[in-house]
Parts: sequence; structure tokens; C-alpha cells
Amino acid sequence: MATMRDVARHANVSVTTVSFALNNTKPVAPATRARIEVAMKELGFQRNAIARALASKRTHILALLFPALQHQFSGTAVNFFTSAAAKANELGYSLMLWPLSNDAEELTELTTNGLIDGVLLMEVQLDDPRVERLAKTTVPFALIGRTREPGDLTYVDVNFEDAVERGIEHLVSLGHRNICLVDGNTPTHRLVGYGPIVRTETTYTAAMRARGLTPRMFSCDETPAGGREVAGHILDEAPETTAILFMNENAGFGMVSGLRARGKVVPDDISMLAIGSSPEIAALSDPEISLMASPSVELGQMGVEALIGLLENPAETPPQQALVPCTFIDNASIRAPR
Amino acid sequence: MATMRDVARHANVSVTTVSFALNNTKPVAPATRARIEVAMKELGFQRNAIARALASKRTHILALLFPALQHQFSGTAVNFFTSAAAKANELGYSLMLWPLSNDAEELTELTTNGLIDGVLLMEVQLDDPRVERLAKTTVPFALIGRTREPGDLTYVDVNFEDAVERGIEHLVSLGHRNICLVDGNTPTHRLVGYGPIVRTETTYTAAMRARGLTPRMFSCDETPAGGREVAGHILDEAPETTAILFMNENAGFGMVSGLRARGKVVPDDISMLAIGSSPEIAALSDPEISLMASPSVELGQMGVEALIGLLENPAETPPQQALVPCTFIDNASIRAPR
DNA sequence: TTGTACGCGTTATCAT
DNA sequence: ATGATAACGCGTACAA
Repeated sequence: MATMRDVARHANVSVTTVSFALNNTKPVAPATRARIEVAMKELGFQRNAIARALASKRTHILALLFPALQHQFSGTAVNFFTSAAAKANELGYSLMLWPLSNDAEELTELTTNGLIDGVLLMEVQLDDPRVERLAKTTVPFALIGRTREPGDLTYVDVNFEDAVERGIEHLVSLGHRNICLVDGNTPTHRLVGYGPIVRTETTYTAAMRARGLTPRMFSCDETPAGGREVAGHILDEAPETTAILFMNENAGFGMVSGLRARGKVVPDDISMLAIGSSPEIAALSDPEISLMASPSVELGQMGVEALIGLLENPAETPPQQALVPCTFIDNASIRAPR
Repeated sequence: MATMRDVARHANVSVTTVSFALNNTKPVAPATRARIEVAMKELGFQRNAIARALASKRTHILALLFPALQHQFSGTAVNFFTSAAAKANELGYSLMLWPLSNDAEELTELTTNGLIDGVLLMEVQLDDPRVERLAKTTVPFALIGRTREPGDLTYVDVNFEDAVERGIEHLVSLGHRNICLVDGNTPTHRLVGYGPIVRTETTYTAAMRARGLTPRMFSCDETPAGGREVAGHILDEAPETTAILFMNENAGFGMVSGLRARGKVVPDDISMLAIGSSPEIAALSDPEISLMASPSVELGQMGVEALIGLLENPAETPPQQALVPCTFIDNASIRAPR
């Protein structure tokens, strides 16, 4: 591998000048710059990222932290990873993957060994211990999702409130008045408080009341079996239901068949609208489920952008805080009530 | 941040000794080692990964390369990423994500800037240009999947041949004799040759012939719509079919409903067996699809292990080449023919 | 067993 | 506009 010294010699200049030319740190005479560029081509030179990092104290590496134990996390995750990594590359950064068990040690080690410039935190909970821990370090970080009180933390989150509000409005405009909500029900969610679910429940309740309608909430496991079961509950306990709003991708499949088993057809008898699902998964259902699609690609891109912004404009005010709307995709699971 | 110099001073030794103690490079007197450890604790010392890399010429960073444009790639991908990253961490490495467009430049830049120790290549095609390019560099690399002629390249791949063979055997043992194959049909697959599909078709044909049965192959888009369409073709062109072997996760959903639309029920009238699918996705179908589950977690782990083996035992013979079997999960889509 | 001193390939400071 | 030279923090001959 050719080093800057080789290039410098080859071009009859000092390494300093080569560095200036490469980084545009200081003006370099066009003629010398040309010589340098020729030398670089001839030697196939490429700057050593490690030496660069050691001298400049910036590695241009970002860490993507996510819980090692996934729950649902299906179609959206890959899109998210991919778009985040692509955007990072585009901006001259690399993205590192850190599946963390809930071990505190790891996190501190990771953030203090000088390998990374910043951290992107996925699957943020309402009261996330990782956030508190990171806040004590000096490593810049951005959240995907947000805590209960984000303060001036940098974050990018899905605008579930907006999605629920628009979803209900759409259903109501079609004539639905008995709309129930079904969400997930894992131990994690109930214990630590999973933002999307809590915010969705809150918004749902408020949006229904604001229209003089009665909120009816159900929960079930994030499995088709859970969906079949809850379908029965809904028909038993809220038989007047004409539309179901749900943020439980996997259970959706079971709900369709659970309803069918009881003689109810989607969408003829009951409409269904998924919140925060992915188009790929929703399209697998029969009928294809209409959904408020989670903006996973945008989330990945914006998260990276926000973090890099934080790194490169240290004292930016105000902090980057973005709520990204879902996209309504009207497939075949909604129609006006009879 | 405390450096080794600080620790050395604090413990009244030289940095050399600290380094020896940390790396076990040379023996260190128990007493000195104790003093050093105390000093490290008190100062909260942690080695700087970058300086370490610069001096040792090993970054302990691996790159995971995958095509930026995904096709199917759903449930398995997240598991794969996660398990690979976790295994890397466990072995003292970090995993970097590189969604590459098919741009040659990027690849060479990436491999010559000294940032990574080795490369893990995903979604390897039968004649993969990336492999040829990498072979010309000095960067060690391992394949997930394999080329037509892997030679002595290090790779880990799914044993599709075994999965198909076992799948057919299972169906035949239940009495099925008219088993057709459905696979994917994207431009990429047809043009460059996608190993899993080619190998599956070959094995399927051979396995059928070996049993005196007639192979019938169909292809369709990797969408539910594609599945519905091909279901019609199958009923028209091969009405004697009693079982369908398919490696087209998304189309599977469409096939079930396409068959049902023509009055055929899975599994009563026709059995279905997915090859290389994921349990999560297969469970979403109604009935739940029986499958040969892709060993994505093992693949991620083994790929990383193989690569690290290559890095740390430079002249290992023979090269690590592993074929990982699928796991048969018998859900509810198979039964004996009438 | 421990220490001295140099090298790794850049960036950054201070001259010129 | 360009150049010497000192960091950056750690690994490792070589010496003692």
C-alpha cells in the first residue's frame, strides 16, 4: 500500500501538502495539486482510515444498537438497516452493528474504546436504561423512537399519533362508528412501556372520544394464534364492531381467519387497518391488508443524518427532533360498513 | 480517557509492561500484574481500539457485504445479521454493514483503506463478479452461499440439495407421486444464476427421476399475485398434482388462496412444502405452511467463525467449507394424498 | 522480568 | 502556498 509519504516523494512535495490537498484544509496551488493527483493515481494511493482516525480523533464509524432479542421486527428491520447503512456510506461514514444484550458493561466499553463517533439507538422504550447510561457518557447519540420525556435529545420517531388519527378519520368518513383497537401484548411491552403502543392507545382513546365514539381496546400475542383468539373476543364482547385498527402485524393474519371462522368476512363484514406495518407483510394477507406503512427507510436515513448532524455541528440549536408520518396504503381490507 | 501511559505511571512500570500484561505477550510477574490491574481499575482504563489497530495492523472489524437492492430476503435476513454480529462480538470483532450497489470502485476502496480485516459476502451468485474482484485483493473473505466452482474459497451455504431430497422423500413416503416445483422468477435469478434456485431445480429433477417420477417445474414472481397465477397454471397443466414443493416464500401465500379459489384446499387436496423459508413467515399462512427452515442463525454464526478462522490461521488446510442443513418443521400444510 | 525507543500513517501546529 | 515536526496511543524489537 502506498502511503502519503510515497505520494509526497513522487510529487516532490511534503506530506503536509498532500494532506492539505486531500482534505482541502488549506489552499494548494493548482499545479501542485495536479502533480499530487497524478502521483496518487500512479501509486493507487488510498488514505489509511485507521491512521486518519488516530490523528484526527474521528473514526467516521457509527454504531447501530439494537436489542439482541427481537420480538416482532420483521419487514421493517431490514429496510431500516439497509437504508441507514446506505445513507451513512453516502455521507462518508460506516455503520457498525451492535446487538446488545441488556448488559450495561458492553455499552460502556463500546463507547469508550474510541472506535465509534456516535451511536444510533433502536427500539427505544419509554423509560430506556440505555438512554440514561449513554447520557452519562460523552458519546453523541440519536434515538430511533423516543423516551417519555425526550427533552433535548436528538431523535427520529414514527408519528403514530398522526397515523392513528388519520386512520380513524378515514374509517369514520366511510361511516364506521364502532372501531376497536388491537395491539401487542408481550411481557416487555407491559413492563417497560413500549412507546408506540402506549402512544397509540392514548391517541386512539382521545380520537374516539373526540368524535363521541366509544373506544374498545384489545390485546393479544404477536402471533396468528393470538389474532384468532382475539377475533373471537371481539365478536363476543363487541359484536357491534365494524372496523379494527391494529398494530400487531402477525396477529393480523390470525384475525382474518378467526373472523372468517365465525362467518365474518374482511372487508365485507369488518374492515381492518394496520398501523405501522410493512407493505411487504401486509401484502401477504388475503385480502391484502390496508395499512399505515411504517416509514422504515426514511427513519434509517433520517436517523443517520440526525446523528451526523450532531457530530459535525456540535452546538446545533434546536436539537434535531423529527416525527415521520406513515404512508396510507389502501389495499383491500377496508370498505364502508353495511 | 486514560491511556496506557497513565496506567504505567500509576503502577510504576513502563507502558511495555502494561502492554504485555494486557495482551499476554510476555510473562509478567504476578505482583506487577496486580499493580497494573489496580491502576487500570482506578483510572477506568480502556485500550484505544484505533491506536491498537494502527500499531498491530489488525482492526478486528469485519465487513458484511450485501446487495443494496434486496429481492425476497425477509425473515431470514434479520436473523442472519443479528447472529453474525453477535458471534463477531463474542469473538472480539465488530461487524460493519456494507450495502453495495454493484459498483466495483466502492468495493476496492473499502478493502484497501485498512479499515477492515476481512469480508463476509452475502447473496453470492453462481458467477459472482464480486468474488472475482475480491480474489484479486489481499483481503481475506468468506462467502455465504457459493459460486459455481468454489475451488478452495471459504464458504458456508445452505444445503438445498439435502433439503430438496429430504422434502421429496417425505412427500413420497406419504404416497405423493405427482410433486411439482415452484420457484422464483426475477430478472436477476435468470440472468446471473442464483445458486439456490439452480441447485434446487437440479436436485429436484434428479430426485424425481431417481424415483421414477416426472418432474414438473413452474416459476412465478415473488409475490402473492404471482402465486395465485401459478396456482392456476398448475391446475391447468398438471391437474394430477398432489403436492407442491416451493422456494418462493411470498408466492406461497398466493398459491394457497389461488388453489382455494379453484376449489382446492391445502392440505386436503394439495400438500405444500416450502424450501428455505423462515418459520416466522411460514406461520403467517393459513394453514401454517410446513417447511424446510433456512438455517439463517447458524449461517451467520458459522460465516463469521469461518472468516475469523481464515484471519487467524492464515494457512489453514483444508479451507472451511460448510453446508448447513435445513430443519424440517411440519406445520399444517402436508398430508397424504387421497 | 522489565524498560527504551521506534514505528504505524495520518492530521495539525507553527514556521517560512 | 508549502514544509518540518510533533502529536495520536499502542505494539514490539532490542537491550538490560
